[in-house]
Amino acid sequence: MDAKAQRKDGAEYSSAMLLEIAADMFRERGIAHTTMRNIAERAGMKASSIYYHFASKDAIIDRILDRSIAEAIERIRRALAELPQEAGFRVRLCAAVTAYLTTVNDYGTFFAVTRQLRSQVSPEIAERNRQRRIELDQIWANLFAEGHRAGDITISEKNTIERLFLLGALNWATEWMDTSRKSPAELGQLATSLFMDGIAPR
Amino acid sequence: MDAKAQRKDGAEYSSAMLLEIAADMFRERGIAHTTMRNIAERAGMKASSIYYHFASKDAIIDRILDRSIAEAIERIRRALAELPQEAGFRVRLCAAVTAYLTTVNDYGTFFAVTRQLRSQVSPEIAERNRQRRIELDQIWANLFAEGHRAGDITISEKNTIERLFLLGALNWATEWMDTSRKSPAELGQLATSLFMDGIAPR
DNA sequence: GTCTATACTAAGATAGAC
DNA sequence: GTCTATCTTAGTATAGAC
Repeated sequence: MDAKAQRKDGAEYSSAMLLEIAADMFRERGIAHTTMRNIAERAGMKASSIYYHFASKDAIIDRILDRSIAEAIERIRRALAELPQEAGFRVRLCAAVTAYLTTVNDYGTFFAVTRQLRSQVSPEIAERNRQRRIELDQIWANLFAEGHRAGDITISEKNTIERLFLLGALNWATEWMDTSRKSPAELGQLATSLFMDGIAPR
Repeated sequence: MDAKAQRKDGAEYSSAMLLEIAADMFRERGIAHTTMRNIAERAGMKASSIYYHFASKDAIIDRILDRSIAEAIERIRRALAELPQEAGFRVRLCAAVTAYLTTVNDYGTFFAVTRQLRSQVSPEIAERNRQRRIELDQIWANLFAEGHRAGDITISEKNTIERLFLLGALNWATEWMDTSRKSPAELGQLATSLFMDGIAPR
């Protein structure tokens, strides 16, 4: 392996590390309160060096944002695909919720926020992000539509508000979730039975 | 009314207006993305003039934060107090949820956030805010404890996680709530029946 | 009470050496 | 690839006139 290849590996390693660090800090203290110098410090380098890897702070934000949404989609899809064909709605919902909670735990919730996020970014990237969001929403909509058809749930076919409440509850979990006390799997089960059965005695 | 009194009225009016504007902008675009110049512009004055009314941006944040929590507490208390003595848990929960949603709609949710909010502030103010938060949490805890004692709900006496999911769902509503489509009262009823009965057929 | 002018600071970003 | 040094911009905040 020659010097050039090593340098290239170093670049890939540094880029990946910077993304990890930035994602962590964004989750911990928010994007606005995370500076390039903060990220650089934790990475053990100077802020200017980051610009060798990324064109701007916005570029970093976009990379992480996009990756987070993609990750949520991927994890939910995989969790659902792993289930046996005959799995009912409750099981499928629990799998999806748990996968989603895991992503929220790893990346925080900023990937689900639109309003606060106005990084001035190229139209292509904005559009790609919009598409990803729609894709994620579609997964949930389909899941509920299936459940509706199978008669496993009572809500209307157009289940928007119920879905918004459920996803909101999951999104907010980033504020209090402590995986050392309850694993995402445990929380996912709790959320599922809460959402399915409520808290009133049957 | 002499000139001095008028000046005083003007000051009170301006202060109140600035708080309203700041609260709106914080909700719309987030605290970090709202500058003193932004606030001043919407208020029709120069940024430096704000400092006649408030010592700093942090002072504004704290005023709004404190007022928002106080408002949530006040509205829930009043909504519960207005109910007939014999009102059951479901009715009481619905009243509290609706009151809370109204506050979320008016002030956004940043009043419920801790992690992102690190305005370096005097210990006294920080402590006062902490107390208010505890007070708000206590109201919910009591409500659920009552419901538990009356046998109206199935969850354990220590109902922390269920409460966190419910409040999370309500907090997140600030991201999508559109009162021109559904009023807080309608949404409150929907959230209540969702939380009480779930979506599975009985 | 609000203005103009300006000080101060911190952040994002670039240039060029090594 | 990362450094030092520096530019530029934008934000909070102050001083003093009116």
